[in-house]
Amino acid sequence: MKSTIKDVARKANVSVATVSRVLNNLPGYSEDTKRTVLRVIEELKYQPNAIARGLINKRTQTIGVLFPSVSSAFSSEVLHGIEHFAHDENYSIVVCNTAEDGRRTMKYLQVLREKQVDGIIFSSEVLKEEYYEALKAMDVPVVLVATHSEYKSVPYVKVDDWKASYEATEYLIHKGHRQIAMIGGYEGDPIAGKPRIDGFKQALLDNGITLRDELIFDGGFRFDQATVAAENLLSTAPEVTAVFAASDEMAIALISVAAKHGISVPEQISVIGYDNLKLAEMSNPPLTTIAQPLYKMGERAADKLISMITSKERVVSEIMPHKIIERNTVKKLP
Amino acid sequence: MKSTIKDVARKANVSVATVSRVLNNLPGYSEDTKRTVLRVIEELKYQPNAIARGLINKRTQTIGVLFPSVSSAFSSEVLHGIEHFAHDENYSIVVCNTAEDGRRTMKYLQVLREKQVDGIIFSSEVLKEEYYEALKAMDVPVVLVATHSEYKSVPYVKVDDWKASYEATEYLIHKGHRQIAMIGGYEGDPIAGKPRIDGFKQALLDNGITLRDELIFDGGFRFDQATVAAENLLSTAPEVTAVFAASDEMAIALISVAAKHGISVPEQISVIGYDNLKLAEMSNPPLTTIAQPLYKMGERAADKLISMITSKERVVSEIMPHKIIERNTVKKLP
DNA sequence: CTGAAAGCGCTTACAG
DNA sequence: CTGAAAGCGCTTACAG
Repeated sequence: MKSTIKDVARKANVSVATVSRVLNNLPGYSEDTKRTVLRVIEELKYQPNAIARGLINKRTQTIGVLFPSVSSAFSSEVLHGIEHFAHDENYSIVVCNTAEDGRRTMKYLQVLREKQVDGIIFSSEVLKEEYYEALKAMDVPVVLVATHSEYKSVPYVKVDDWKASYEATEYLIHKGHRQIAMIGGYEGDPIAGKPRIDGFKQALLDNGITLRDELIFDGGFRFDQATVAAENLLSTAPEVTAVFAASDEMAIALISVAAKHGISVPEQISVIGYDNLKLAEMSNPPLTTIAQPLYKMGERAADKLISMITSKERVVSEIMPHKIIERNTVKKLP
Repeated sequence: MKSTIKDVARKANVSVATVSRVLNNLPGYSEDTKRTVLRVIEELKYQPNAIARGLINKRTQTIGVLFPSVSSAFSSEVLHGIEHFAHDENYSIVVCNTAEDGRRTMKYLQVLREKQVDGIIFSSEVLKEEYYEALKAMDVPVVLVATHSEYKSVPYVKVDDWKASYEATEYLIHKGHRQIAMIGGYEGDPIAGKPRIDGFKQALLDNGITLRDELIFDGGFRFDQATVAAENLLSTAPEVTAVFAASDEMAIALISVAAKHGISVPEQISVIGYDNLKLAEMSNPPLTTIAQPLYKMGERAADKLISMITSKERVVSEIMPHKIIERNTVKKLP
């Protein structure tokens, strides 16, 4: 049988109130009683019950984190950052895989509410109104990571997607490329879709390159779907010398498809990715890409959330710095 | 203010006991009172407090999962399987990153105990005696995944590493290779190190190939360290025509290093990996590898754990099937 | 410096 | 079919 605070109180000949005080480092006991209480705790191998504590404190020291796909390299990197920061601050993480499914998300939100989490981090997906309403009803702090929203009360931490894409595109242009295609996301996606496409377009325009809409392919971000986009690209636009892929997986899909057709990267076609997952350096050839500081973003999100929890203060959103990591998939044209 | 069971009792003109009964689908009320209670619950948007429930039921419906590295592709795949199964059974997952650090692991074990998790899944690492003792003291079910232990009371779910390595090696031999090297783990690692090396050796012996210890390299499983092992291999043993890498990352490191030296895979050197991470199919060329059913392993581990929690029965360990996935990194020698 | 008591939000015998 | 009461393991005024 696990011992409770009563057991140690009895054995130490004090009241549970006193035990509670030494446990929580509150004032109100002599050095002597502290010593005996501590000794008894040791003898009984007593550990406080966080559930009982949570019930009364209205704090569970746990935060819920929602990802569209926990097993993606992207999510796991963010998760790692969150976990690391949170653990140091004595918070635990419960992970939720929404599978980008509304019902599943709502179910998880309900579970998190019932379990009285102290706060929630919502990652990579658009915060639908339905979710927002549920979150508001829960009345806990929320922070967004790798996404944003129109709800001003919800802070986010993310990269400037428009700008990052603009720079990726200019990088290609400065390397002498003029025939540039893009493998992006769905244009209706307001997070990782539209802004990146818009940044791409603007960079082209600002550099006097005619925009050709047929050179923008929807690759759905993941490898499989991007593979068909890449096939398409290569067969319909052989004049293209460089492509900007809005995710590393899509960039790698392009490389794979090119290899299959005997087209070599970067000699015959250049490509720059987006994310800088571990994948990128393991790629063959190693992938030049736009780095998002995913781990750091997770840490910052956890930091913000925890300060909202503890101080009830409003917190400001944060744009994280991106940067270009030059590896071997972009060739300088003469 | 969030409403409690008292609020709904009051508004519905019944006792909290009755509300609790309808909430839990217990017998003991008329259809009529059920209807009004349900209506009031709806009106008040009442949601039960799982913490209060947990305190009295001694069940939190949450399970702790410990990984050496949550952000690895390996762990996240297992995690996904666990999460999926657990969610369907109304359990939440709290993730813990041990970072292969004893102190951190012990700290997490303590947190999980205080938070009264119903069970624990321990992944990929050796279950040190210290951990085992802590777990025993917690008195909750434990299951191991992608690892095993000498403690008979702790069931595991894993692949047969010895056999899988044996088969990987024979696969290479049957393709006509005789000069075969291995990039493995640390021989002192009883989980993923020694068994795989032993399987490799035995396959060589059984096929009349002289064992050369200098052809077994320690690649530490991850890309970076494997890169130096691969450099070593290529420079000290140019006669090698095929290598068995005990993880996909190490196989890909070999491919990358080979490419850097202008050695083409599989034309000049063949390689077979281990794990079948998503990486493997994205590799260039696509990696032939031994597949571990990681997602499934996560599911099975969660399944076993939950049945231990609910039935208190002993559960048996399970060896999961591995299989060879043929892609394009192994060449048949004439 | 210390303890008795109330209470967090539930569930579960027990009694009717 | 229904309710009053005890209790889960803690914390926190309050009183001394």
